[in-house]
Amino acid sequence: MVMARPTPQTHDEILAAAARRFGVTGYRGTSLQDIAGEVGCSKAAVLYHFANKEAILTELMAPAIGALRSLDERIMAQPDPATAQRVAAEGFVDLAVRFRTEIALLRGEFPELLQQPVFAHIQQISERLIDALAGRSERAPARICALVLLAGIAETCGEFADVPDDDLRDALLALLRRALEPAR
Amino acid sequence: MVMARPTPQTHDEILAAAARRFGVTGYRGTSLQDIAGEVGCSKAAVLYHFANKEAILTELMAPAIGALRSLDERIMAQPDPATAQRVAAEGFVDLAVRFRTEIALLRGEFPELLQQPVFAHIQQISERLIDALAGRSERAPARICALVLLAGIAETCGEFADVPDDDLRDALLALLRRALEPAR
DNA sequence: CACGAATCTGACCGTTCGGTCAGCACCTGA
DNA sequence: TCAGGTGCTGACCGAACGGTCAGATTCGTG
Repeated sequence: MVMARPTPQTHDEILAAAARRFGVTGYRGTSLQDIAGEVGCSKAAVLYHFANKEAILTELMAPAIGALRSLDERIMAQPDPATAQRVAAEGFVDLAVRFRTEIALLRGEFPELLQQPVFAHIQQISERLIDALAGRSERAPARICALVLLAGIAETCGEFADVPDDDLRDALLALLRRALEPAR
Repeated sequence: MVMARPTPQTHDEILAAAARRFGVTGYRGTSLQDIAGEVGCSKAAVLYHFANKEAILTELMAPAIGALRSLDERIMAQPDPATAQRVAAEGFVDLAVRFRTEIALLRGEFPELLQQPVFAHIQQISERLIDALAGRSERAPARICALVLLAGIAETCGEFADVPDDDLRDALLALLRRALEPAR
């Protein structure tokens, strides 16, 4: 296999190919060989540009994770439960819509992937998100609602690739407003 | 390893052990060796009682799948969209609560596991469920709501092992009633 | 042109997985 | 007593995986 790329944009090609494959077969279900095959290079070349498989996922998810972190800070800075709920709902829907392709890459592998170092703090962040969405209430029904909606949006927003951003955002926000119990 | 079980209830022990392990590390993340280790027998013994790994999952999920099928038939027999929506909501919540431990076994591996022969018809059934929950409407917001709620409940109901059945059922039904758009 | 760094390759490694197989111990019934 | 079925074992297999490595090729530059 003789393949002399004049320009070494291979790094980005690998990233794009990985995104495509992860979206179809998931992270675990995609081998380095698969990615290499899609790029048209050897598996060793993939591992030349990335330290390991996880590093690819890390770079792919970095922007989404950064945005989630900053949303978390904005929510924590909000003392009033009602406004925190509003900020959390609007912020989360915004993230879900903007990063829906990235989220789709995880294809329901949340539980396993959350264990990995890349997502080290996501667990705590999502707990604070649920807390805020539940209006900082301890009542079981409120917390159940918050978790169902959070998980449902995260799990499905990748499926609506054909829906315009604004339409999706409006639909999800309307759903949240209807579904979230007022903080009591 | 000398281990002469007087009574051969090993079949059921394997099933129980598999359920426990699947619930912790997921289907893919659990090896036959793990299950054998938990039972205290050899991997070959597991494969003596079950044709292959998938057969374990099949037997574990059989009751839940049967119940889902019968719910599907009840929904399809219902010509009126509004009543179909009510039947679907109540029936699905009932299933989610009753079989939440079984559902929890899938631990977010829905997309991959749905490909397997065991769940061959689940895809179509869930599409009909979404259709019914959306009030048989073609409007995007209605369908988005239905999918988010369906996925959210399926994904999370296993987390509420400490909530009594009735409380969980009430909370989920109240959420669905609040969140589902009326059929228009 | 020469040299070192960057890029990439094929071969290889250790591990884990699902699954197979020959055979051993035990129980049962003729 | 012994033939045969049941339950089970350890050893083994091929495939796939993530990752390593020495070396080849190419490129920028003094």
